[in-house]
Amino acid sequence: MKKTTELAPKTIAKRNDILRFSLEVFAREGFGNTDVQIIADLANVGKGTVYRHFGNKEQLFLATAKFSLEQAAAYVTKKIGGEEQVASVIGQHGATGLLRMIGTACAEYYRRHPQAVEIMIQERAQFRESVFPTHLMHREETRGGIDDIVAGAIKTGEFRKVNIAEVTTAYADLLYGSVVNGCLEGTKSKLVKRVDAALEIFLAGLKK
Amino acid sequence: MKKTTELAPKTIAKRNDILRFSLEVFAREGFGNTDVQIIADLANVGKGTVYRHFGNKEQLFLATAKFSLEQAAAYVTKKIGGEEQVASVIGQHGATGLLRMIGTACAEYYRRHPQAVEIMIQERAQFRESVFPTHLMHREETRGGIDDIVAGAIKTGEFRKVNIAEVTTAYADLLYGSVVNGCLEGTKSKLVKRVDAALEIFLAGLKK
Amino acid sequence: MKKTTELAPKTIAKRNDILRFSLEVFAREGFGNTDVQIIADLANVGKGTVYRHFGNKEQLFLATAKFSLEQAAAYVTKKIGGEEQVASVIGQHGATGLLRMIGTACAEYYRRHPQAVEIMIQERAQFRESVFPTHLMHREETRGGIDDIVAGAIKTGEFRKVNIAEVTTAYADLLYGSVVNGCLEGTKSKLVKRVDAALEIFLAGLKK
Amino acid sequence: MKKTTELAPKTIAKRNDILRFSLEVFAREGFGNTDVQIIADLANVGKGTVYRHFGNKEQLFLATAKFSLEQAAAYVTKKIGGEEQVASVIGQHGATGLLRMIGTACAEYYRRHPQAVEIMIQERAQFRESVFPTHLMHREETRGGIDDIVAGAIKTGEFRKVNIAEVTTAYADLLYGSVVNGCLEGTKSKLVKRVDAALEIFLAGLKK
DNA sequence: CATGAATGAGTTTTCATTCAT
DNA sequence: TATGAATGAAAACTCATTCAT
Repeated sequence: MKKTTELAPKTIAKRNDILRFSLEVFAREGFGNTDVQIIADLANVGKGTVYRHFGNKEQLFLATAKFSLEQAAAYVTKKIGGEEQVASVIGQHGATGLLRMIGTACAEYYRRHPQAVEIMIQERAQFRESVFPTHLMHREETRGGIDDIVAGAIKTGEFRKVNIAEVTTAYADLLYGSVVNGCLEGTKSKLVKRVDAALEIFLAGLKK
Repeated sequence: MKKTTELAPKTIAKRNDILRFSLEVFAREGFGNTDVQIIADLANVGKGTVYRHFGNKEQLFLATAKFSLEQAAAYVTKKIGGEEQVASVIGQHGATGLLRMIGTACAEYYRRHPQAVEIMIQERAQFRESVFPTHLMHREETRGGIDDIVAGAIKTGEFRKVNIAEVTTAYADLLYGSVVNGCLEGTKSKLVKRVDAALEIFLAGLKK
Repeated sequence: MKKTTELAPKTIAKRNDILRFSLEVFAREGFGNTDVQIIADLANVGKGTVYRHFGNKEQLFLATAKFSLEQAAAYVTKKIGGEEQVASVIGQHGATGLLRMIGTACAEYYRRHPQAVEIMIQERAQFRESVFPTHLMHREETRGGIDDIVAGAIKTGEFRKVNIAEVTTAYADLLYGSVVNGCLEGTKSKLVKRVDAALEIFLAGLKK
Repeated sequence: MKKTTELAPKTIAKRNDILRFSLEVFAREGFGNTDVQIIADLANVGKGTVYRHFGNKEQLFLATAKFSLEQAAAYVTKKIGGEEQVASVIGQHGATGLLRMIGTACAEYYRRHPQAVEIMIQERAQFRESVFPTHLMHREETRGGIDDIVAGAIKTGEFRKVNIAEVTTAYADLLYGSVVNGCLEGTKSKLVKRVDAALEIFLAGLKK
């Protein structure tokens, strides 16, 4: 009969409710212009409740950013599939195919959830922290990790001998730049194409 | 008898003073956390003066961003040199060499002026406007233009046949991603290397 | 679960507190010279509370003016009495007596509450709206209405045949002029006499 | 060759220029919302010039009010004519005719110059001073004065025996009330009629 | 004298955070 | 626990007034 820090189901539901609206409002208004009251109203809770759950506005935002990131990661993970599928993709299309697929998955997600991009930018602007794609990629590591993919490709001779860390970093930077600029430029609709085109060149540069 | 857009020498000096401190404070504190009074104090002028010059906080920020961009552009332009020099570089190192050089120049500038990166991010966050590298590149166009460089390289057979616009976009995105992430990750010192490494791969992907 | 226009007892009390001091300060300082902070301090609430209740300074003022008017109307209404009493007065003293009585009641009220006059003037000056005496009279209409009184007096032959609307307007204008000028001239003490004297002439002009 | 406080012709012209625009702006915006800069701009002088001429904003306003009043008085005076004409009017139409004529003249002026009404109200609101119609009437005194007119009418038997001061006050109050309410109610066009109707009743009340 | 750039005191308004209920 | 009224610190912005040129 533990009365520990267990999480009551209703509590969790409320928390997620709040985060959902938090995401929406922070993305729309920006951190500075967001009134916590609005979020509370949308989530149909008192402002005090929001504060009890998250402590303060900054922590609410950070939780929101984490929440947003998790959703993106979940999408990509699901899209890419489990280890077997990853192995299968590499078998058929090589590391190139896999990396392209990951990029496309990211692009798809952000095209459909531009709010997530806004959140990333707000996070940077307010907290100059945690590089998003790193996060995303870190998630991906659980299923191979970009580093591993690159390392494998070098071993198989698909890629020329390059510094693995540099490649991973560059890959993430390219993804980040394409998504951020592409998404906010008002060309969301062409986001996937933009990322594809960029990766096509980049990945060609890794070929032997 | 109202004066037109005459430019009093002292006025301009004061204006630039304000912008210099503006840049510093906005970069350090972020747009939302900046108190215009602080800027006025640093610039040794009354708050009213700041407002008379720039109208309001947002316009002050935008003027600051423009100011920052111009400085970056000036640096790169100077670094790359005039048309002759550009031609010379292309002759010796190809378009690849030139694009790498531009990237390096950008990286150098932003490593030494990380404030400029902060401003870019703040601008995005507050105004979701004007993609910086595009701007920067647009400047560069006056001395060749990325498009022209790429087009030339395709003609000479240095680059394979690719969609020029896509290349330019990808190039700018990669630069943007590398600079922003590299700079704010606290690895400023390695910024040039990061950009170089990324461009090395990217440009290799354009080779025939 | 937002509350509708429920009326919390304490809330109303606080609201009226604020209005009372609002009236005092606005009357003493004028709209432009009033600092909302002063009102908040006097009412013993935070400035934010004032703003939560009334939105902004203008609305606070308007609410104050309404409040002031209601008090004046309540005074006059009470003084004149119900329909029976009105009928009785007309029976004994004619419409002349009733109109004189209303004028006197107004004068009495404003002599004792010169703040109400100030508020009227401030309202005019700032918002050029809502003619006060009309308002006041409109209230009075509920118990006969000046128009009705005049109409009745014409029917009974007490008044000569005149344009009813013109009479009502002139009556209100005379009252307004006497109260405003009398009150602010520093001759408050003689306000009742001033109104009486003016009405004596005016009403004589209506006799057959 | 006196270099005394003589008033240079140009200086006077400038002063009047300023007052003219002052009147316009104060009437349109109200005292509190008027920016002296606007007046200076319209008058095509530096702000400093305005201040050198009038000292400060309040004095500028007061000078404006005086200016406005003088214009009104000049109009009425001209309309009524000199002493001979006054005597002639009294001979033909009695004091009643003259007082009605004065009222009409006022009404005409204010209908055509509603700004003057605004100024009166602003003056009251900001300075709670100098009752306008008194001023106007005081001017009129130079040509007979309301008091004299009334006194004369009593002597000739045109008016019944009334307290002269009270009549004058009531007359001015009625005028004030009619003009102010009539003018700002948006019924400017009917202002003359409104005043006429009111005076008709009022003056009838003075008849023997 | 004329000017208008510079100033900073003074106000309005917002909103994160608290806490009594 | 949940709430939302109350708070007041914090900032943006204005504009009367001054004074160096």
